[in-house]
Amino acid sequence: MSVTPTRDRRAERREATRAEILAAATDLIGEHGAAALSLRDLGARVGMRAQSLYSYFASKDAIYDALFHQGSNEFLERARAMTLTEDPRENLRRCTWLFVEFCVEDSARYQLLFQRTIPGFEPSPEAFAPSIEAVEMTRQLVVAAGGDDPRDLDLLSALVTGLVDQQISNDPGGDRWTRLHTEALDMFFEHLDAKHG
Amino acid sequence: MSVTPTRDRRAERREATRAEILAAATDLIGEHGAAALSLRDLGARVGMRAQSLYSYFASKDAIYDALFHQGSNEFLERARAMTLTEDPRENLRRCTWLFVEFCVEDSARYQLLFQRTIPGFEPSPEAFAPSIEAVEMTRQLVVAAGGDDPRDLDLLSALVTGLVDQQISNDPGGDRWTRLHTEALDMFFEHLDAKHG
DNA sequence: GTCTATATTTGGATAGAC
DNA sequence: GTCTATCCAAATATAGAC
Repeated sequence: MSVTPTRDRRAERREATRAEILAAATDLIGEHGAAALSLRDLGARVGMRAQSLYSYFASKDAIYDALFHQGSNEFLERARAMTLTEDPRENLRRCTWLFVEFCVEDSARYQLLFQRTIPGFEPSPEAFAPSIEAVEMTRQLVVAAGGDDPRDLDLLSALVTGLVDQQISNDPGGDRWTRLHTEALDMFFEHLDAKHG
Repeated sequence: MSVTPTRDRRAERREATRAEILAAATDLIGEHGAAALSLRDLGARVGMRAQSLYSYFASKDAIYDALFHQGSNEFLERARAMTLTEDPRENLRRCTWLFVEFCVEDSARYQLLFQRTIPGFEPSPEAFAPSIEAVEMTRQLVVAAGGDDPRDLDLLSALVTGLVDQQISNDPGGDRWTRLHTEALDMFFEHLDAKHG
């Protein structure tokens, strides 16, 4: 009589290879920019021909999409794992700092997720879903910190992504802008107080 | 006896064609993104083969470089043409608004000038010079507005580019973030006052 | 599942005729 | 100054052998 195994070793191996390919892709776009990924280089990096990658991903865009999903999921998980305090403003400080660290630690991922500079690539709804949830989490933190006006979230998001953007573009590897994070949030909170009394 | 003409019609024509090529390149990167410019398309747009472009520019990067120079010059000229008032904060408001308009009116140019997302392209020092001068002008406006700390300029630049970045990435063609410009600058000024007394 | 072989397209760039 | 012809390299993608 045949016995059904509880583990599917073939599927496991396949998933492991997929993960290996994505890790190599992450390395490559870190080296040459998100828009410069080529399947030849990627195949070479994992020890196969470019054509063999099609056994794992349907297209180059499918690889970008998987990276996008991975990236937006990664941030969402970090945000969820964040320890919350009783001070709502401290929570917002921590969450935005998490975001700043997440972005500057991997600028190619930032480019992929937030700058949308890859010609022709649009993330699928599934890949995008975690980002939406993370924004919703942030929105609630902003409300708890006294920012009930929707404009407040937009202003904060501009402020924080501005720090990240300037850091990556004009002082890569440094901290000229990221070190302004605390001051920036204090400025934002002062503004909320002045605005809503 | 030979007469020396005061105008060089050949040089004029050449310069006009160069300008025409750059204008077409601007159109193309506006349509497909800055990283997706191809010489074939560009040639077709101006009615010549791709190879003929080499009579006008030494390489593709030379075209990017000319566009970069044109772009940074354009902003510098607009900033210089700005009418100054006696209120230093009003001046800073106007100058940053000039910048916001400049960026959102042509997002491909923004990508070229500030996001540096074109694989392998680095602007030449000559092309970059106007940008440096524009930053210096802004720095002086920030100082006049009460931001004597170098961190103040960095904070402001993050705030303004953040508005632009979010606008272009998340609401292209709209005004969800640019309309926050006045509020953002008020927030910044409140902060300067709270900081320096 | 990975390979070779190949199709197809597209890119940047050079040589030389006119 | 523009063209044809061509080169060379690289890209994505497919077909079929093993």
